[in-house]
Amino acid sequence: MSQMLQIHDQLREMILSLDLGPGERLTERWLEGRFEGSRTPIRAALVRLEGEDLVRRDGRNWIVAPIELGELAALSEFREPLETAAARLACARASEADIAGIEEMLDACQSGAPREEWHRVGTDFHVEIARLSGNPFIVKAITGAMTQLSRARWLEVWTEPSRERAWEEHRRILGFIRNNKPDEAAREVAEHIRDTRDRLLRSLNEDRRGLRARGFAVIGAR
Amino acid sequence: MSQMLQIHDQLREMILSLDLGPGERLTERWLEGRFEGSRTPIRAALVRLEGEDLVRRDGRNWIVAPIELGELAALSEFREPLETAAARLACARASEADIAGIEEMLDACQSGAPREEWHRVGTDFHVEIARLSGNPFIVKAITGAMTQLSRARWLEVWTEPSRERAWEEHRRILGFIRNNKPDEAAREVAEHIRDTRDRLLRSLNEDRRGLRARGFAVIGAR
DNA sequence: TATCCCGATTCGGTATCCCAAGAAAGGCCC
DNA sequence: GGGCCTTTCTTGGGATACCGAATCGGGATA
Repeated sequence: MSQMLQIHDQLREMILSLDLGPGERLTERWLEGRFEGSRTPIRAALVRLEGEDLVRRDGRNWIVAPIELGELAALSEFREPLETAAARLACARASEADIAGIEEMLDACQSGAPREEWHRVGTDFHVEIARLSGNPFIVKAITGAMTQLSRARWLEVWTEPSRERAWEEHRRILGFIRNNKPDEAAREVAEHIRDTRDRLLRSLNEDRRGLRARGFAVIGAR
Repeated sequence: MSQMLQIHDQLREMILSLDLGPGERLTERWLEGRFEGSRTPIRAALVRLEGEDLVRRDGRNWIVAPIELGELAALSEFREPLETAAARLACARASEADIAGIEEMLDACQSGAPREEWHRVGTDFHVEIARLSGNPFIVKAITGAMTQLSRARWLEVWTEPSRERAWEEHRRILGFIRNNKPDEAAREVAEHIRDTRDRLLRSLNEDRRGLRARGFAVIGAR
């Protein structure tokens, strides 16, 4: 694999894992040392990440994209029509094998699983549902939206009951798709997205002080 | 403005205007001569355009993104839930001034207007409706979708009645938004998107032979 | 004549160099 | 001592040189 893709993936991972703080400045020369590559592939990776909205320009500088709390509501508003449509299409198009695969993914993430697992599966579930729609544009849009959401979800304080609640909702959605109930699936998806948004926003607002203390330029950081 | 952005914009324009054929190969060295810049800004522009799906890799080579006829239906399927949601939100959030601005845009494009005008306004209308939703993610998604659609729309044979038909639909949509009728607006948007898709696909299928003759690798070009 | 092999050429990938603009630091003047 | 100006240094933007891989052609051979 080309160096540029390696750097892109690694840098992406560092950003999504909050290894690099939101709003943090990146200099091409620092990255040069960090990844032991020249500026050429690094610049390409940065331009690429800019297209994914994970990195942004601040004047002539590069910064890690800040997390804007206000965007979280907009993101949910964006996902709702798309994912309900995806669920409806999934009812018509998904095979039992596809559905079983997703169920397996949920099963593999039991309550004892590490935080990373829950985080990953909780994201992938929505992407996989989108995939069942068979529409590549929906898949891409949902993938992007979940990526944007990803870092904020690390900051969320997951209680055991809220996790269980979310997983139940996932299973219910999958059940409606399996039994070919588009209206119910769509309703359930919409509710789930709203619930998730509320849980997330409530958690972040309660913990706002804590976030600041941890050095996150959470609000309108430049 | 930086050279990279200039090159990006020019190349983008050349692609969208079909000045560069879908599927056509691009070499960095040719672009170097064409734009009188070194490979550095050119590579950055290409990576950027790749993110917009206007340029693609074919092995180690760069090619102008081909037009896949099959994607047009998927694109409409993608737009429908998003734009209906946008229309609903617009009912709640749009100011009369916003709406008047869009109406003015439609008015400025009379039947005598050049083809480019119809093309541009017909695209911008949908983006502007999305903007009324106040949701930046919806705006971005619709902008991208209309960009993807843009080249195929050049290939469409627009008859005078079909143009008028589309414009009437636009006005009806705007009217429902103005009068705060979300359900009617949403229904009208959905119908309009489907109608437009049908018109486009019918026109392209009839003209398929002609497209090939004009050198477009329209179907699954590599 | 068809095929295979080898060399020349072309291409993207990477490293490096130069430049101008901007920020920071230091010194100078008031 | 504080504010302003100058100098210096850092940074991103662009140009260029070099490399290895892939491709294209031509010539030799069966």
